[in-house]
Amino acid sequence: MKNSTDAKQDHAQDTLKLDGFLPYRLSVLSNAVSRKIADMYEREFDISIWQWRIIAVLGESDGLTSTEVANRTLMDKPAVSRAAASLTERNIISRKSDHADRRKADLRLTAKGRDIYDAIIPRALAYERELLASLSPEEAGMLHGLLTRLAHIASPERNLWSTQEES
Amino acid sequence: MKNSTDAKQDHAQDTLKLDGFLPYRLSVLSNAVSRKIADMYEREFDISIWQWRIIAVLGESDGLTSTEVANRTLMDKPAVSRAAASLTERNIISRKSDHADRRKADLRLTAKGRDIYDAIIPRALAYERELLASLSPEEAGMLHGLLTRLAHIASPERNLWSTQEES
DNA sequence: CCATAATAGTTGCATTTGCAACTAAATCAA
DNA sequence: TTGATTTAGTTGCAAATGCAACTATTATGG
Repeated sequence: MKNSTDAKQDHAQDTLKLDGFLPYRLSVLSNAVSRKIADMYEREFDISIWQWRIIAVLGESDGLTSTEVANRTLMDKPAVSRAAASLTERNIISRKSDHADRRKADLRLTAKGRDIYDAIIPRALAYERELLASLSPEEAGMLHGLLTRLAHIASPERNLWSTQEES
Repeated sequence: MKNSTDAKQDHAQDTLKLDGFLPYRLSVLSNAVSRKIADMYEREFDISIWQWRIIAVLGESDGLTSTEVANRTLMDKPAVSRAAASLTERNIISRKSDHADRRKADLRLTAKGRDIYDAIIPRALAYERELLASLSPEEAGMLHGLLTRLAHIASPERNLWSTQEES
């Protein structure tokens, strides 16, 4: 049936069709998806992807330091610093520096930030549903699992995302 | 354990965990994979990802114009132009302008380019195999098919890659 | 023919990105 | 103490990207 599996067979030797090369496919697909969803964030909320990631994790659990945000979003520290500065300026998040350790500062959503979060979430989920619409629930679960396994191999040192229970 | 789940319960429907959000997962995985393989190209062959893409398609079918390369690699024309210029300078590809239509020029691998191609291919395939090592052949085929379907949805206008029988 | 439009490819530029180097604060070791 | 180290976060900068505008050449319509 699936002739794609056959296709896999023949380049098992030492031929490479760029089209079938997994890193290329991931890159192209991820780019297309990112572009599309970033356009939505940008157009409707004037929020960049990095800003969105910060808002997303603060929406999940409020009151994180920059470093915690960086870990959860896999952004680097400068990226968090700049995106957070811009969000602070726009009064979307607030930063309250820690009295005990004055190097740290807690970031959290302001009321305005929460509004934005609440407005974006349904859009983001709708887009994800749209993407997954052609997949059965089993297939979606399979995809999820496969991506997780690839992530473990691609980056064993860092846990790209927490699939298994973390403490 | 996770006490955040309690807080989440009340609107369990429209909740988004960044970790489980498909666009995020694709982006993170693709980044990790790209970074890792780009390091290899760079370190061992002093070739960027874009340069590699050009070499890869010219290795598949020699004698393409910039525009054809751009279409097959999903790079934009300026990117092809610059990467090709650099490869030409390093004598990895040659450009021969078309007599009939002097706007066009055919790009093809030089002998040196072919050597590089032949040297990279096994490394690229080895990395792909490493990635796929934890997947059964059926799972790999499944992954292939799922990514293809997602690509159709993410970018229906453009055929991200030619999955349906060509040739 | 000539003016206009289309196509191939290049150049320029503003933004984004990734990384290194830096400041400030806290911790550790003597 | 106090000097060295580690940690949190910021700043600076070089390189990568993406897009628009441009040049050169070919095609088209009256």
